[in-house]
Parts: sequence; C-alpha cells; structure tokens
Amino acid sequence: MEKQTIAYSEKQNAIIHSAEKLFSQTGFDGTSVRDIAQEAGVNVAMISYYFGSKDKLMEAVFEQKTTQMRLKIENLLLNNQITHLEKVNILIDDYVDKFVDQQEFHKIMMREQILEQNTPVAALILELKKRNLQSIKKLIQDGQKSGEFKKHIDIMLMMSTLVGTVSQVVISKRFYCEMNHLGDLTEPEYQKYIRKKLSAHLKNLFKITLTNDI
Amino acid sequence: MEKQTIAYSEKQNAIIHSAEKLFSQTGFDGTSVRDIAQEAGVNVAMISYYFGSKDKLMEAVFEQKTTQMRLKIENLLLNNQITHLEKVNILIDDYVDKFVDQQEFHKIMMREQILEQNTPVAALILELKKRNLQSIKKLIQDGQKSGEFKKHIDIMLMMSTLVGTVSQVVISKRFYCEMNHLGDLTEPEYQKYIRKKLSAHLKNLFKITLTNDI
Amino acid sequence: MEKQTIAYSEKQNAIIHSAEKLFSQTGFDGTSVRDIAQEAGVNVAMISYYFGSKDKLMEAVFEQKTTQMRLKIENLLLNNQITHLEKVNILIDDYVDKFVDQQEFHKIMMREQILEQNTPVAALILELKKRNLQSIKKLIQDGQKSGEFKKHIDIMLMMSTLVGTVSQVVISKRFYCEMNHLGDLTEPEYQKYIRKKLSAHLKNLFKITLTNDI
Amino acid sequence: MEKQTIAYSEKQNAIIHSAEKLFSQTGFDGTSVRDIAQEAGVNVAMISYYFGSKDKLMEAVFEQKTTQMRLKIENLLLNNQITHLEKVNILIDDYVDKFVDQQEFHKIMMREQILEQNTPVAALILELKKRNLQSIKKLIQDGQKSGEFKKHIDIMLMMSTLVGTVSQVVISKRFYCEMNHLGDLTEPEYQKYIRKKLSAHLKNLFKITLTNDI
DNA sequence: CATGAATGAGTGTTCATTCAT
DNA sequence: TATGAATGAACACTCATTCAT
Repeated sequence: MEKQTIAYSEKQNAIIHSAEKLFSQTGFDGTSVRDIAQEAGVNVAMISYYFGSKDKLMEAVFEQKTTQMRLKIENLLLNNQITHLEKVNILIDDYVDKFVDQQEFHKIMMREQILEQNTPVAALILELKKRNLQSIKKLIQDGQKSGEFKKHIDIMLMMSTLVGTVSQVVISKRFYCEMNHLGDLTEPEYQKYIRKKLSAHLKNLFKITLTNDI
Repeated sequence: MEKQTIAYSEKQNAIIHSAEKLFSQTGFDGTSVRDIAQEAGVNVAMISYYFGSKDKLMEAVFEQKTTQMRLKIENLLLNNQITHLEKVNILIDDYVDKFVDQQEFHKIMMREQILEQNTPVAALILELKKRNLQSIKKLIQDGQKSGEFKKHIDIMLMMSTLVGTVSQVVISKRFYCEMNHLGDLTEPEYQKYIRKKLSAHLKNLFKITLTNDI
Repeated sequence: MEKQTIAYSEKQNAIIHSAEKLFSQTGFDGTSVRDIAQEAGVNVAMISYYFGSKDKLMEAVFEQKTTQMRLKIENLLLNNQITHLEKVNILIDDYVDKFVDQQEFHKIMMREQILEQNTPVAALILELKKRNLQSIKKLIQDGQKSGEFKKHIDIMLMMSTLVGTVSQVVISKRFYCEMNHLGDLTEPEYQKYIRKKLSAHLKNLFKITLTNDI
Repeated sequence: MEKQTIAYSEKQNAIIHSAEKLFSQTGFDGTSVRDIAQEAGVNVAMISYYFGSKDKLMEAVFEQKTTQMRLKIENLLLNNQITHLEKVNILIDDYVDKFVDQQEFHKIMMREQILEQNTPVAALILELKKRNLQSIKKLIQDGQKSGEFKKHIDIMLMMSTLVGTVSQVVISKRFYCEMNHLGDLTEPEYQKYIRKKLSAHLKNLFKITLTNDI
C-alpha cells in the first residue's frame, strides 16, 4: 500500500529542487527543461536520462513533496490530554505553517488542480487530499461524540474554507500588502505577520462554527 | 474615464470565447494559437490579424470579462430598505453565482494570479480586486457605524475567506463530488446544489463573524 | 517593337513611387506589400488589384524607369559641331547626373543584377544596357574612323569602368564621406561635390584611354 | 588585438558555405534558413543551435571571409626590389584574383553595402575597407615621395575605379559574354580570360593615371 | 471601382527528446 | 554513468494574395 520513498542522488535532488522552484514561478509549460538543467547546474540530457521525461519529472517533484506533507495527525487523535478544539487549532497552525513555508510548491499544486484532472499528478494530489480528509473527519466526529462540537457540520466546506483562505492570502500577497500598507515588511517579517493573522482568523472561524460556545 | 467596451465581431467573439475555454483548461502556455483557431473554427492567422498576438488576445479576454464583472454593489449600498447583513448576503449570493457560472474564466484568473505579477493581465486583475474591495469596505464600515456589525473586523481576511472558499470548492469539484457521493448529478444539478451549499455556508460564516448576534 | 508606355492613375503612380523608394532601401524581399501600401497611402489589396502581384509591381517600376532612362545620344551622334571626345564627355556628365539624381533606383538595379538573371526585370535591364552599348559603340567607332581615338579600345571594359566607378562611389557614400571628412556637407552639397569630382575623374580617364594626346 | 579566427566544425563550415552561396544568389531575405539547412544537408534547428540566429549566421559568414581577405600588402610595401608601380600592379592582380575567385561572396558584400548601413555586417565591411585604404594610401604616398608617381592623386576615386570596374564586370558576366560572343567558354576558361583582360585594363588605367610616363 | 476580411503557405526559432560516445 | 551534438515537431507570427461585397 505504502509507496516506497525513492532515494535520489545529489544531482537528482538538485533537479527536483530546481524544477519545483521554476514550475511554481513560471508554470509547467512556461518552464523549459533547459531552464531547469541550468538552474540545477546539470546537463540538459540528464533530465530525460534520470526521469524519462519532463512530465515524469513533475511527478517526481510531487511524489517527493506529498510524501513529506501527509499531515501527521494520527498522534494528535490519540492524545487525550487536550480538547478536540485544541487539536483543531494545532491542525490549523500546522496547515498555515506548511503553506506559508512552502508557498512555491503549493502554487504548483493549485495550478495543477486548476488544469485538467486526469494526470498522474492530479491523482497524487487527490490521494493526498483524501488521506487528510479521513483524518480530519475522524477528529471532528470524535469531537461531536464527546459533545464538544455541534452536530451537522459540513466538514468538506470547512476544509475548503481553511485551504481556500490560506491559498487566497498567499497568492494575493501583493494585493494584501498594498491594501494593508505592508510594503516595508521583509519577507520573514511578512511571513510572521501573516501566519499570526491567518491563524487567529481561522481559529476564530472554526471555533464559532464547530463549538456550541458563544 | 470609463473604458469603452469594444464591440467585437462574431468571429472575434468566437476567438475570445474559445481562448477563454482553452486557457482555463490547459493554461496559457499549454494552449497554442492553433488550438484556439481550430476550436473557434477560424484560420490561425486571424488571431494575429484581430488581436495582434497571443498575449494581446489574453488581455482582450480579460478586458472583456472584467468589465462585465465589476460587482454592482453601488446601488446595494444606497438601498435603505434592507439591513447591512442582508446586503452582505446579497453580495455573497452574487459572488457565488458569478464564480459558479463562469468557472472557466475564474480558473484563468487564478492561474494568472499564481504566476508572476508584472503582466498586463495581472494589472487588470489587481484593478478589479481594488475596486471591489473599496465597495465592500464601505458596506462593512456603514454596518459598523449603525452598530449592526462588530468593530475590529479584518475585511481583507473575510474577503479572502469568501473568494478562497468558493475557488477551492470549484477547483476541487471532482474531489468534492467523490467524497460526497455526488457522481450521479448532472452539471446543472451539481451547480444548483453547490450554489445553495456554498451560499448557506458563507452566509453563516459572515453572520457569526460580523454581527453581535448569537 | 517599341513597348507602349502605360498611362498610370495617380494612385498607381503613388504605389510605383513608394515601391521604388522602399525596394532600394530594404530590398525586394525586405519590403512587404503592406509597407508599400502604407507609404503610398492606399489599401493593401490595391497592389494586387492594380499590378497583379508584387513581382509584377517590380516590373512596372522598372518598365517605367527604364523607358525614362534610355540615353538620348542619338542626337549627340548626329551633331557635327563638336568633337567625338566632347561627345564622350557629355555622355559622362549625362550618366553621372542620372546616377546621382536617381541613386535609389540605381541601387535597385544593382541589386537585381546581382541576383539570379532569369527574371523579367533582369531582361529589362539587359535590354537597356544593350541599347546603350550600341550607341556608344557607334560613337567610339566614329571617333576611331576620324583618327581622333586610338584603335583597339575595349569598349565594354571602358563602360564597366564608367558604370562601376559611379556605382562604387554612390554605394560607398558613407565610407567616402568619412574618409574625406565630408561629414558636414548637406545632401545637395555632397551631390554637387561628388558630381564634379566624378565627372573630372572619368573624363580624364577616358581622355587618356581613348585619345592619342599626351 | 587581432580577432581570433574561430575554429568551426565540419557541419558549421557546411552551413557557412551554403549560406554564402544562397545569400549571394537570392539575397539574405530571399533565402530561408530551411534552404540553407537543406543545401548544407543538416537539420534546420542546427542553424539556431550553432549560430543563434539567421542574422548571426550572416555575421559569421562575413567574419570568416573578411579575416581571410585583408590584403596582405604590408610585405609589399617593405619590398625594395621592385618599383612602386610594380607594387600597384601586384595589388591589382591580387584584387582581381580575389574578386573572380570569390564572386559569390563579393556579391553578398555588394548587396549588403547597397542596403541600409547600420548593421553589424555593414560595420565589418567598413572596417575592411578602411584597413585596405590605409595600406594603399601609404603605397601611393611612398611612390609620390620617390617621384615615381604624380602629385595630386585622388586615391579614393582610383580605388572606386578599381573596385567598381571589377564588380561591374563580374555582375554583368552574362551581358559581357553575350556582347563579346563568349558563350561557348567554360567557367574556368572565362575566368582565365576575364582575369587577363581586367588586369591589363586596370594596370593601364593606373599607369597612365599615376605616373608621369607617356 | 475599391476594400476589409480572410486565408494557406511560409517565416525564424524553440522545444523535449534521442543517440553515439 | 554522463553528455554534447543533433533532430523532428511544434511554436507564434507574417506574408502575398483572394474574395465577397
């Protein structure tokens, strides 16, 4: 069931890393294998040689990333020391951190989802989403059983709100900065700022949506 | 002041329409002018002839769409017969309708935002977003003055939640259907269903976020 | 035998004139019919409409020019008041004037001669050259009979020197000016200067070549 | 100081050679890269691959040729065994040989000079002409100092006569043959014939122009 | 008589990929 | 294992020309 994580050579990792960067900046079609090869400091032919094709390279990028990204919420579910809402909050922080830290890759993911759906990459994304949704569903249901959460919660819409809000803020960074006069913030400063803002906003949204508290 | 809407010929409209469709399906770079010409049933050369270049065609697509899309909430603001929350609700329905009706175009818009920012198209999008934000800001502030809305509302984050949630649901359509066992719904049926769901979800989110009501 | 000179309309003349100018500046292939149409202030389609094709337009340009250019030396030959050398000198001045006055057209002529030879335009040029050569041959032979000119003159080589020298000076104008520090001369000033220089140089060359005088 | 002659591969040389031929036959614009590739027996893409662009290929053609063509008259100037007139005669033979041997390339050179002047190729030609003129100027001045040559010689006009006459004969080959009934001569026979004729004609012209001899 | 619209062939160039070494 | 050389297909675009009006 579990896919084996492939051990890549240094050059292969350099290629994957460069591809990830360039794909997110200029898109899949907008990036040539020559660009990737140059960025990675390897010969053009190496890409076909190692990965078979440009498409397969894209898959490799996703393969590697998605295996890293599976939300580790299994332990979270088992933890009896904290409330279910606290677990949700940890989940939110976790997701915001992941997205902000790896904006580049998330941009590729969004781009791929927007395009046609029948690609190997789209399948990988779908798989990832399914796994995550199952875990979260379990968490919410546990909260409902314990009486901490309301009945009749549309988990998918809440997930869409979580993912969508974070995505929107990240891709609209320039707009967001301009409107909030944040032009003089450095990238780390901005990340810190937006992380806090997003976290608070989403936690509030989830709290009032999930719980019976006023 | 207001930019004149250009009157296009039937062929020009066919090209714009085909371009809109293909750009959203396979991206700008992934779509060749030959594809567009074939889809529109015109000669390849017509695209350069009418629009000058592929880039300019993209701009024309956006120019036409964005002029159609400016939210008409000015009248909404003036209306004294309804509460501010009702105005917000109308706004939500309006946005959901727009996005669901014109999924294709919204997909292009998302793609363009994800890529580099210094294109004429990105400028058009930014302009559109600024205009809309101003109107909404006004609406929220009016609601705050009247005491209907809470103080200290982060309008941009709320907008991100609105736009992001809708985007997320639309681009994850397949995932959404699969998870909710909606595979047997026709496209119109699905649209009706998702419109209602999204509208209710977002109205609830805005209500509990904006107002002091329990 | 004699080809009828066609009477062109004002628009046709405008096209021919513009074509002549642009062909000499950027060459036949380097000039598009759109360029010509714009320069002449007429519709693109007019060129095909009036002249059939771009090639035919080129022929029309030559047809018109070459009929204008046939050296009128027949009368010169009949004149008994002046010596044969004086006739040659008049011929030289005539040729220098023609070339300098109509540099643009002569450039096209040169270009056409350099290219492949089996075009209608090349045939027109050949015809023109033949006619002129006959007249000059007669003039030289008359001079030889009268004892004014040497025997064994290679008329074709002398003609090549005449035509070649003038051509060379005209196409090397920039080089000529730079080397002789004539940068501050206006076009009319330069033309006056070069006409005088060329005339004297060639007359001297012909005198010492043709005559027995020291 | 001296530009390094680039070592080209066999394929590169084939391309340059084919380009030289076709450019002289049908002009720069009249020759497509596909024509060149076919003539050279290589793939179309190789031209961009090796030379970057069609323009750059043209420059490469000139770069290679002009470095070959710089008149080697420095040694001639140092030689004290022969008179200055003999040096001039050697120069004439040298130039006639060069032009007749490399008619194709000289045709391109002429075409380029006729067109607009601000191209890299035009700059290369100008440079070549300047270098050659300097050497010749020195030779003539030395002859004048020694009393062998007349004062007041317009070197540029004499050069124009040399270059122009040879050019004219070469580009008018068909006309020349037809007029002198040389149609049955093979190309080598014609070349031998014209070389001798041109050489004698020009030597005579220079002798009577430069020296005080009868 | 004149033209805007439209076309198919052709342009130079870039692409991902293959292959001989 | 690794790569420079090479390739055919595709690219966006321009061309001279045609045609319906």
